[in-house]
Amino acid sequence: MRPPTIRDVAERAGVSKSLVSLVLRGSEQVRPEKREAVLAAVDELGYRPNAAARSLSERRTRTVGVLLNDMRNPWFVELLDGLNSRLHDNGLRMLLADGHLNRRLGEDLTRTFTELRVDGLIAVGTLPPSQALRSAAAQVPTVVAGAREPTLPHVDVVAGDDQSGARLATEHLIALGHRRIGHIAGDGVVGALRRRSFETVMREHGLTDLAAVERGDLTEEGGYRATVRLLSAPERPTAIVAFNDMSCVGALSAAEELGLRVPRDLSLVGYDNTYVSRLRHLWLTTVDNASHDVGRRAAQCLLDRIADPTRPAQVVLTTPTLEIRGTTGPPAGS
Amino acid sequence: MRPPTIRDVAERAGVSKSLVSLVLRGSEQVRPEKREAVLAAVDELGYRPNAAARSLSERRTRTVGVLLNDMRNPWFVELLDGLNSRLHDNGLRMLLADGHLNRRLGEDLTRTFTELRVDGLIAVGTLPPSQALRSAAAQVPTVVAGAREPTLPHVDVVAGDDQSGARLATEHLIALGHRRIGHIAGDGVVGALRRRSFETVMREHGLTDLAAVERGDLTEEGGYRATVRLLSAPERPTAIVAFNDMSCVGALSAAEELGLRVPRDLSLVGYDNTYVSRLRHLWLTTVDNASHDVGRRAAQCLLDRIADPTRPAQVVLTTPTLEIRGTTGPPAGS
DNA sequence: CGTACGTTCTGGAACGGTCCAAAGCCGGTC
DNA sequence: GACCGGCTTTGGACCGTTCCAGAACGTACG
Repeated sequence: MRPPTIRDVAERAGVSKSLVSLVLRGSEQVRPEKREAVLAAVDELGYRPNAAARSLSERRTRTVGVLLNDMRNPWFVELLDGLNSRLHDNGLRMLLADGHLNRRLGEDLTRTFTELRVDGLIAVGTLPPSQALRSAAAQVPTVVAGAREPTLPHVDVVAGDDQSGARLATEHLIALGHRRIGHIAGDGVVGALRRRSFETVMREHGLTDLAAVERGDLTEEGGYRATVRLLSAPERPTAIVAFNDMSCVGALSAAEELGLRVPRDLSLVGYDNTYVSRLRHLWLTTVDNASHDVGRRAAQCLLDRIADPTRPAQVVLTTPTLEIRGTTGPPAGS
Repeated sequence: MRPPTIRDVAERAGVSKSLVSLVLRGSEQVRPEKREAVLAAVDELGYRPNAAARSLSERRTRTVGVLLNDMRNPWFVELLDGLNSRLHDNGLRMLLADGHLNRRLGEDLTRTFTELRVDGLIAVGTLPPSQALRSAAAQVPTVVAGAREPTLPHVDVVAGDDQSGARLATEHLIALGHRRIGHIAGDGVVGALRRRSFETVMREHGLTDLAAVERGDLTEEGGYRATVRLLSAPERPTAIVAFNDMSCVGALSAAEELGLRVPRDLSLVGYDNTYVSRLRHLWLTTVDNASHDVGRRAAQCLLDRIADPTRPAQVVLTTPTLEIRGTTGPPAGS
């Protein structure tokens, strides 16, 4: 038994399929009694429009594809929430695909999305550079959210202002009295921006020589190892600015393992204000990127770009704030 | 400029659209030179089949819809991974929708999926009971994964064996020498199963009177509050079996706040073996549900059910294991 | 040489919607 | 009564595929 089609509804209501279509799309030009007959028929048959048929005919899918870099890293949840709300308000649905899950399968997600003929594409987080994304972005309106790359001709970028975020974190520590400060660096453009900002602030305060940087890799493990390296220097830093919350948690573990109390012996600042940072037992001081807002704005950007695909690419940065919790305090000596 | 269609490819290759279709679907009945001509044309034009047109004609979408209860709770990630790999092997793509994100928008996710005419539906985790899901399940092959409800006529259930999981946790604590043990209970059938199993094991060891149960709500906050209640009893428990990792983290915070050392003064067992439990700084002893396996089996179930939609519903349970980490040890007195 | 039979290839009918030009209906005007 | 114009309604073309019946083209055989 196949699901009812618009023709079944039309027959039942005693009208033409065109009229059913009009009613379903909310036309004013329909006499009330016919409208009700149609709606009654829809109800009785449990009719649901077929999205494939509709989009074939309309030449659009009212669907945007969202590419996630890795679900295991929880920073994107708020962003998605913001995205979703704004897209939903404009009658668009969201399809999710996780790059990490699929990379190991060697599947190209953008391929799926182009076959689906999504109306737009949102890349959330830093994705591995790929030719596929380049060419997809050339065909369908695309926005990068919560990351700074790739930078492509007609692709907008919406993200937190990493420079001012890292500045907030670093200045907070300096204001508390820290002088010798370490940084766990991340990958890509975002990593470079936060790192450079950290270094700039240190320089502004004449602390260049007291700044130490070790490379992490966005994971807890990476943060842990970077911290061990930072803390094994002859003069250990009294505070660390971590690239993100996950690596900050790694730092927390390293500190604990080395017998350091946080924040008494070591202050830590994370980045992203993920729910992990909000876990009472961790309670990380962290930089909040206003991810929900980033998501909403990214959605708006996409809507604008769908309306005018050729407009110049723009970069929208949100202003981060510092969320002070339990992992920062004045250094032991002060 | 519209994306090329199969007719464009046919024209360019100097064949009929039917032949192009044959080539693209991998027919053997095509002479090599024509095949190559077609493939070359596909390549030059950058042709991608239109999924909507295809599914309209084939009457299937090669897509399954996945309903998540809440992205903020990380237990499902492994499960999705398992799901995805098996579905992918069978040429099915996965569409994700998060119940939590959409509930606040008041949108009915199953509606989107039925309009999309997905070939199958997978409900991941305990979803709020809804008439929509009932009726969707009546129309399209459906499997519940990582939860035990709803139980519907032709809906399979694939999940960890909560009874034996809670038993593992409880017996582990008893074997360590704990006698007075608390439980943070969860919601729904899963919550009831784990709770009953906890109580059964306690009874088997003659510890009924030393068992205490407080209701949590699956979140850290709920776990925290339940633990405060458990620990404010005149005789506090020396160990707690938490419903899940998140509430276990809440318990950890509560213990810390009350000045108890874990595991010296209080042992804790979580549930789900999420990446949160693996964070070094938390390092929770937890029950592993073999989520990846649950995902794979759920996918297999769905495939079987798509092949034969009327077969009787089955319940598949995986055997959990205990992951012993840092939050359990012998009680202080022993 | 005509016929039968594989192997390849093709035209056209679905699939289930949207959209548009045109038709039907109505009361009001001249 | 013919004509007009606004409001409703309709038939049919179209969207880009798949699928099927049958055409075209060998090749082998009697």
